[in-house]
Amino acid sequence: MAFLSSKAIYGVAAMYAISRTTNNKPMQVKEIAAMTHISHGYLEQLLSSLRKSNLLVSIRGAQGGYKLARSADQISVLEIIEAVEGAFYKIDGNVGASTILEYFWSDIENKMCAMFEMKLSELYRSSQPYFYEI
Amino acid sequence: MAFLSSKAIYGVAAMYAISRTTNNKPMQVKEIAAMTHISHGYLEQLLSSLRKSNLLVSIRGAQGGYKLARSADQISVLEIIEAVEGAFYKIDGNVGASTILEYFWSDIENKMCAMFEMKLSELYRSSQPYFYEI
DNA sequence: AGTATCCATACTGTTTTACTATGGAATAAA
DNA sequence: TTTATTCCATAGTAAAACAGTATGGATACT
Repeated sequence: MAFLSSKAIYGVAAMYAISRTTNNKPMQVKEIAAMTHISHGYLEQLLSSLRKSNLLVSIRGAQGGYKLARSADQISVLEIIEAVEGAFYKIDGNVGASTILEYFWSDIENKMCAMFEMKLSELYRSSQPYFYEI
Repeated sequence: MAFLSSKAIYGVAAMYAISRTTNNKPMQVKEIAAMTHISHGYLEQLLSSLRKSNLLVSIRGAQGGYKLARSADQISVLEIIEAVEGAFYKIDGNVGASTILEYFWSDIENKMCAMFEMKLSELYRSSQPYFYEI
């Protein structure tokens, strides 16, 4: 059981790739696909979702492509995942009418959110152990 | 998108219910179903998985039921989830051949494991905010 | 023997996943 | 102005997972 689908992984990988472009030309789908090894057609759908969620802007036509809609320090991993997978984990812990379990799941939920609130610009720092304490 | 299926929620709810029995008689499926409002037939499957993972023992025949296979302080939420959902999140963060993302996902994975390493016996304490720091 | 309980397997309708396919719309370059 | 390039939108699809339901069998207590 994979707790995150490849959509989430792909989405973050694509956004990360775009965020690391040095020239400020828009990045093309085929470039991103080549870098990330995501299928071109599938990637298009994900990028489309990311654009509709206002995380990317697109330029059509020759020399077109995608750019971040905001700077990388204003885009969180959570936003990316939610953009491609739909609204995130609302755990229905209300099973057995147990307040204790409700608290537990709600706490898990908060911790999860905290983990994914890391910004795109901070990703490269995650190689430093325990950088992003929650 | 729910990050945990109802199977996981159900599994934990069932195990928690069993762990809170005061008399030391085995707890019957119908009792657990009544407490948790999980469908009887479906619950049987989940309990069966939990038994096969050696988290529960069963007693057949009249007055039979289920008991914990070990004491509640030796059973983690992670084990329960893995028993009903299959081996947990091995995130394939190896997309785009980016070491940075690999580190990120691996870190997320560790944090997730830490969150779910809480023992069944400790669950009731989760109502105390920030009890189980990771 | 009869009843209560767990056990095993199979079936089912719906949704999600991870794509592929097709063609259209916009824009830049020739 | 044509053509090539790029994104855009929609639909289709095979396989798996989800959340059950259904049926009957095995075991053990009374």
